[in-house]
Amino acid sequence: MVSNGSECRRLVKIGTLAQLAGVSTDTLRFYEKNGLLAPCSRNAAGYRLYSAREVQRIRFILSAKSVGFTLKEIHELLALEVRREQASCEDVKQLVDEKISVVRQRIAELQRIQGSLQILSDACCGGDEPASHCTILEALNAGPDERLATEE
Amino acid sequence: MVSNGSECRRLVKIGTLAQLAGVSTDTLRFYEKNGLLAPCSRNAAGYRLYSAREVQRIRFILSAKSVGFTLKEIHELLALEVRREQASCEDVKQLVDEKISVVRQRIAELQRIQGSLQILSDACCGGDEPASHCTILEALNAGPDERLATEE
DNA sequence: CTTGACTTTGGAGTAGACTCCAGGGTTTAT
DNA sequence: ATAAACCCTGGAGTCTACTCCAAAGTCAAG
Ligand SMILES: [Zn+2]
Ligand SMILES: [Zn+2]
Ligand SMILES: [Zn+2]
Ligand SMILES: [Zn+2]
Repeated sequence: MVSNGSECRRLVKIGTLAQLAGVSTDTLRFYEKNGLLAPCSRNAAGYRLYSAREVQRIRFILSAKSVGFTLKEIHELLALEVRREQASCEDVKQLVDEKISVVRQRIAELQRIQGSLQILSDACCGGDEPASHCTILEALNAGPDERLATEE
Repeated sequence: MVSNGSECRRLVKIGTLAQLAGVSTDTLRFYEKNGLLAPCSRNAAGYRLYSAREVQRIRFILSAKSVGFTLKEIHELLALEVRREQASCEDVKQLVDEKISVVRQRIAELQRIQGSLQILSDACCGGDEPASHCTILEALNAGPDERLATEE
């Protein structure tokens, strides 16, 4: 299935695509195994050959990765991208908005953690003497709930 | 090695400790395998027996977990807790402060991601019509660098 | 023609924090 | 005494996104 006649004129091998994209050949094969990026064709020896279309595609993948999408999510995005005509902006935007909400939650959780750690740090003298009296150790010993309760 | 005579009077089995701590027995065995929490002794049948000391210890572990420490880090914290006299507040506080800085970095990265996603979302009409013109798909197709460059 | 760089496959290993399972033995309540 | 509920061990499986490997075939330069 060499298919799209005009698309597959300037074909590159996996090493070249890897260099173009700034990833390893292993990564490209891994993406292929996961249905993200298939070569346009193979040569007689079985070498993978990629066309401009695939160069474009890996750019899309890496772009989506850089804004925090998982490979699974990128799979969905690619599905929409491929059949753009049948999909709607609504569909696309929904994926982005769901991701935003997950990211927000993770930020909130990390901020909570940061706050707790800061309270611990601030309460500790950080001095050279034995830690027998250390407020951090005491707070941790108090347990997760008591810690919050006795925070103030 | 049943050791500490007075410490091991009221002993509980693993299921009880699990309930007290709100974790599974599997988790307790996992923590033991990782050197975080060993039973005080075993009964004739080989059942794990835990004393108040271990109840305290799992409270410490869960407390540390709740403020974002990994099990590996908790291992270090426990080492300090156990030999409190030889350790200093400085040692303890350093672990907390290192963690704070890691958490800060992760928050920053997530905020960057959130910002990028928000830009994508805001630019998309989110409508019902075909996504052939969708700005999100276009932006992702532009690649990670171009996206940033043409953001404004 | 030879050497070295490149490519193929399948499969294993990594980190983190568990979870689940099989195939046993034990305890407890009735 | 018997069933339910508990406990033991060792090991495998989960999820993510790769990375590394060996053994073998292929291509390009000199
Ligand atoms: Zn101090
Ligand atoms: Zn201190
Ligand atoms: Zn639109
Ligand atoms: Zn759109």
